[in-house]
Amino acid sequence: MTSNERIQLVTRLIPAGCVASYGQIADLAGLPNAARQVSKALKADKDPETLPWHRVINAQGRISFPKDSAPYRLQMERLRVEGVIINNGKVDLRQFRWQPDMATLTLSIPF
DNA sequence: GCCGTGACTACAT
DNA sequence: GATGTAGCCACGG
Repeated sequence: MTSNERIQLVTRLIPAGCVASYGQIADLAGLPNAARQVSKALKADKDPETLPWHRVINAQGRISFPKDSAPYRLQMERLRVEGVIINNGKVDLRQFRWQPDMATLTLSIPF
């Protein structure tokens, strides 16, 4: 199991209506301080259709695509549909940040 | 094995 | 807030 696969696995665990930061995903995948690798892993995923990449945003609660770009709008739309409120282009992390329990992680992630 | 890259982050202006 | 800067690290060439 490669690092990329673990990142993708963790990402697929994020429930609808929640978001997680790149750094958070990296941590959960056992790769502290590898936030930048997360972006690459998501982009490299073999089956983007089943990957909730839109639930991954940066530590400021903002979408990391250029404002008004196609992927930016798509991500924002998907989050909105799932009930995630976006004010002035940013998500209230205190309200929507994913807080995985230990059971979920230990049962789902092969280390 | 070295080097450039990036959908990042934390901290300082 | 809006920049700038310096770490960060797995991956591909």
